[in-house]
Amino acid sequence: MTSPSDNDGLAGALSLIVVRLSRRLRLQRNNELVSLTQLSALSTLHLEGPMTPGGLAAAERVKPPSMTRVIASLADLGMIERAPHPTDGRQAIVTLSEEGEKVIVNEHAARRAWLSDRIDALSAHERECLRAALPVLAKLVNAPETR
Amino acid sequence: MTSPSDNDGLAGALSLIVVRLSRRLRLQRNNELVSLTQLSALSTLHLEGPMTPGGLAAAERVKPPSMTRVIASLADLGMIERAPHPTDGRQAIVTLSEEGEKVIVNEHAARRAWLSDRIDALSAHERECLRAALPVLAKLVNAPETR
DNA sequence: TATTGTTATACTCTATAACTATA
DNA sequence: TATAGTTATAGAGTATAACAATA
Repeated sequence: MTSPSDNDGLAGALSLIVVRLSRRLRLQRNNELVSLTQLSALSTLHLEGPMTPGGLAAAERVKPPSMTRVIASLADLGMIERAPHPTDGRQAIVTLSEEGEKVIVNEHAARRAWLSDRIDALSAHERECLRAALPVLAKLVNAPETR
Repeated sequence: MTSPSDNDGLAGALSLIVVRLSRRLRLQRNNELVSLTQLSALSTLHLEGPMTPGGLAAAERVKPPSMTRVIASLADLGMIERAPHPTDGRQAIVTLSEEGEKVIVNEHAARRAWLSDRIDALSAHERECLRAALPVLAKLVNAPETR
């Protein structure tokens, strides 16, 4: 009982909202070219440049076998390319293809996306709240395990 | 191109963060008694009282067959009870059991939860940003389809 | 006929364990 | 041996389609 403030309530409410929102977001993407999981990996490659499967798994906070599957599906779609590592035969380098770049750019411009429409409908103040919360949420995502 | 502000970027960033955070939250709960999906359903019952499976599915924004499975798993755990509807033989009434109530209360008090610890580590201002964003996120979750 | 809920089935996402190849 | 990645397998969560019971 070290915290008199309602951080537990905040955590509980946030986690329920996050799980429900992710449910809606995933569903809403069912007609899209790539899933949210795939898009997330593409975005990391776009942001951080070519990297190994292990590095991508770490960045996305999934285990290597999970990333193997995501990479395979994206390679099937022609959105990434795998090249041998220049010095270490065990590793590989995953690179965004031209097609993959296009998808990322289109996503950024996808005004018709479900979430964009909903955000457009918010007040300026509400949008500001979201914007201010983003880096905080990112901090939570990237928090180390420590347990 | 009606919005000169960067709402698309906001939507894209938010959806990636939400998917990654929900990934971590789900994983972090693997040792817990109930999953996030189950907890979410229990919370709705706690908040809104007994309701039909269809009502619960609508509240959770999943399809009825999905809710059938969640309900079955929670009934197996003894956390909910199903009773016949008083006037409509097709429907049923799902009620939180004593055990289910306990779980909800414990969750609220679970200071050791992963997310609570992370939130404790934030600054007061960061927590305020999260708190302010919660109702906005809830609004997004509960936005109607309109498409 | 229309509605409510369940069953049957399938797909996505993720994990752990076991294996292969290279360091 | 240790590390990087893949394959094999399994489980959770969700969906659609088909069905049964009731209105």
